[in-house]
Amino acid sequence: MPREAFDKSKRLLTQQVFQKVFDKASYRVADRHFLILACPNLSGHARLGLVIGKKNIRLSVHRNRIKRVARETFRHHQHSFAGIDIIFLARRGLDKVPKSAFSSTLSQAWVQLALNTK
RNA sequence: GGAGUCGGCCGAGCAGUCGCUAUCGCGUUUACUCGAAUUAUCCAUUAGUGGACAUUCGGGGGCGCGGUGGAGGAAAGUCCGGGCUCCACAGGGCAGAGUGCCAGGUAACGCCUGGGAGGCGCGAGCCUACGGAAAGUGCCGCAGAAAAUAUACCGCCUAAGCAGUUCGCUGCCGGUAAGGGUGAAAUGGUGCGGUAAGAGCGCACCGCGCGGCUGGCAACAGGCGUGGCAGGGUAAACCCCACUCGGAGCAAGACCAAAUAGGAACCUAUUGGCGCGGCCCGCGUUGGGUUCGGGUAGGUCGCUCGAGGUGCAUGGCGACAUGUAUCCCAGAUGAAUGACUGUUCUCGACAGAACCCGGCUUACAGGCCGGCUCCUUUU
Repeated sequence: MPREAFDKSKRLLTQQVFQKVFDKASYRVADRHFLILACPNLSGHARLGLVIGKKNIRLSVHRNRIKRVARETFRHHQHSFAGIDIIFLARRGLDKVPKSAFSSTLSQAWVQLALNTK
């Protein structure tokens, strides 16, 4: 079983990389409360970036909770992806979804994305 | 036991597995990087050395394993006050903003403590923007006669003066503000005297103003004398008085610094390249190297040991101060502090550090401890 670590090499770190994914998003998975964009990279593994605006999710406690769920589910699914850069965007109302429901729908979304990018 | 009031504290616990981040230790990585030493070999040499490679050691970085730490009482709102940093600054004034009973605490405050005054509560206690209305200006809806120069709606009176008279009184001229009514507020209140009726007109007490005295650092309180009484409210209306205040903020600010473009200095080429041209001459244009400064991406620092926490002692009614012992308690940066499983209970609220402190304000499931007050019951 491969390790499910999630250190800085698995994250998007700079403005330029974010902009590249926004410009050349070749895959997308949408839900009522969130949107996932992705494009291929050369690193051989998947990398995740999170965009959770204060405008859409007002309280910082809720923003932190969404980030943690997103990172945790990504961590468990990361080995099903090819080398892609992924951006997760939160939409308005995501803070109203219960944590367990959000976690399961997001897991399904990761499976969907993995099938699309194979 | 019930009701209330004040102050302090807590903000689910335990176990296992998988993660993130910081730090410490050990190991590992020389095709990650820097520095030092060594001698063998090779290259260059202006004969001083310089460079390459190898070995050893040390520092940083990466990776692995293990240990340890890892959100709050409000981390929040950003409403005040300071530290820190950069900029500005001879001194003084104006403008602007803020504060506003007194004393103390503090780095400072609009905060805190103690005291005073006024108001609320049976009480413990609580509340108060609480300087000046006799510097000037403005405003005061509705109601009411009248809202500030005072005035007279309903009333009360008929002593004096005039007129009439049926000799009972009536009218005029007047007096008055006690009573009624309006209002948040109407020229001080109660009582007695006084009077035609009344009125600080006179007196007593209270209130108010002024001047000593006593107590208190002071705010203020008490008491004495004195004046018949000045004079509505509003200063979170302008204003006056006293005191305080330079500006911007960690995206502050400091340092390192790739690529690309441009700049400066020096060296070098001018027998070079490109254009005009058939070619030469000629003319125009241009290069290469080294160094330097500015500076972008990016990175490092600032960054957490501090007006610090806890215990004890001393001083103080207290806020707090001083001394001493002891502890190290997040430091991220696309931004960590979490997830899953099991289990227990009272079934878990408001809510997430971003340079750091001191306050205030606002949000909050539930729980614990202590002081005091009132009511009730029992012995």
